Amino acid sequence: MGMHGDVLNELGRRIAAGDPRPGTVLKLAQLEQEHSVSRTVIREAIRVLENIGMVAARRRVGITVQPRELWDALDPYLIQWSLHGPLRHQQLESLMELRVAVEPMAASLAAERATVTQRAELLRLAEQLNDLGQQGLGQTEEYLGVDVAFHALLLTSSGNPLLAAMATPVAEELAGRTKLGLHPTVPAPGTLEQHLVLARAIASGDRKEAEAHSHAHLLGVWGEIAQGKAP
Amino acid sequence: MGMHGDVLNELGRRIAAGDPRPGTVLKLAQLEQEHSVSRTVIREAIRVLENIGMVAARRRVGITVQPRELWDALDPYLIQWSLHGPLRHQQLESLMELRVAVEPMAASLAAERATVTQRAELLRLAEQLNDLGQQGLGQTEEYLGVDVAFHALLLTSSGNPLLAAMATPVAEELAGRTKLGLHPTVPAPGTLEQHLVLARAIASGDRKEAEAHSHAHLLGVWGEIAQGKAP
DNA sequence: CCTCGATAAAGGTACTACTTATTAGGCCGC
DNA sequence: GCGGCCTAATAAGTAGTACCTTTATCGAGG
Repeated sequence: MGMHGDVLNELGRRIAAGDPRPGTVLKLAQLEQEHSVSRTVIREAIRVLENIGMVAARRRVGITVQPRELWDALDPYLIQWSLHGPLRHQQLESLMELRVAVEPMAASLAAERATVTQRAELLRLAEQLNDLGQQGLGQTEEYLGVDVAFHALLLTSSGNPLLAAMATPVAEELAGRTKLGLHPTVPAPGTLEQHLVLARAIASGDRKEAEAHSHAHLLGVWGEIAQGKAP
Repeated sequence: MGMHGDVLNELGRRIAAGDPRPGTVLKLAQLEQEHSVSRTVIREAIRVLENIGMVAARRRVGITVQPRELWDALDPYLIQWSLHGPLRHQQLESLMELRVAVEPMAASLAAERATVTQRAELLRLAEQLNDLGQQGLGQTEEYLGVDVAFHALLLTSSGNPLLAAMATPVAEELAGRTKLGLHPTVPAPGTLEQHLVLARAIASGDRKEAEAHSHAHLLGVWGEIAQGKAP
């Protein structure tokens, strides 16, 4: 990534963090100086932010930071920036709610449409997760990697590009939570085998079972999080 | 919107339609000539496409059209382009599946978190929909507008920015389907009052009811579509 | 056959000049 | 004094050019 990417990330993170608050107007020339880069670079960064809806450029006015409601909250960049800012907990919660909504549907569709290799791979990953969990390695880098791979494959196996596109956000949600140490040290009973029964349901093509197990799994995780939040 | 936006839409639509197929390499200079605009304009358009994942720019190589799996299918621009291309039916189907996953969750959350004004407005819109439907105006512009407003408000009332961000895609799904005349001329019995019972459930704060009604409603619509597709 | 280095091709950055839309403010007429 | 119009100033948009940086490719030499 070049200077452009740096500026983009810098600006994106700051605005996502709320530093230049909505309503603030920035000037192209001003940014040009603050970041010591050419106009070209700034303009391209602004263009991207504009497409996310975070800013709006108007002639004779300047670049206005837009209210949050207008931002495209699903944009991968914005999600990442949000997870590195002061609102990361809320962002994680929102992501979790999204997962609860989306993954069961993906599981259901995957049971119908997944290829044989995808089904096999899902089973393999689930078994690996189960093994690692049994050994108490539920908070290691390795477990996280496999977990991410499993859920990503689940979403892509749905055959729905819109669901598949959520693999990245979901991965960041999982990574974000583990890296903040928000996972319970001792998982609730039954949580461990859930990946396995889910994978088996998909492999056997049982839509309802797949959906139900996915849903149960996510509700379990959700509950654990909510628990760790209160005290 | 200026020349930049034109070029962006032009390129986006074409690539989404599959004309420059994935793997194709474009040259900045070449595009510059084909569209008769300055390098600045092309570069900014490419930048945006790159952020959506549709192209990747590499030095000494050029601008490569990326495989579809790498595109951010949730990007509002891409969704719009897809709905204007040859794949619009698949896109509509994907969007519908997404709605089935997401809206019940939004309804459930809205029952808990919606403000009083939001609840009232939802009720008002639902009543309006009901009235229009009773009069057999289910395929008019007016009905579409209210329908879009209702579902958009439902999503934003969830209090979850990620769900709220789906208002635009959902709106386009509804508009796209009506404009293609894919709605059944005679709705299935019970469909008409569904908005109303849903709005009432949300207004009264009954999460489970809200979720159930939303789910039932969407399954109904989904079924109607599937029916119209087969023959 | 492999390695290293020269070369050229393409995007990335900088800078400058000019264009265009838009707002604010002043001027004039009523 | 008030309202509408005209003008000027401002800031983004576009164009064009020169130069930098990366990197694929190919050839010379080991």
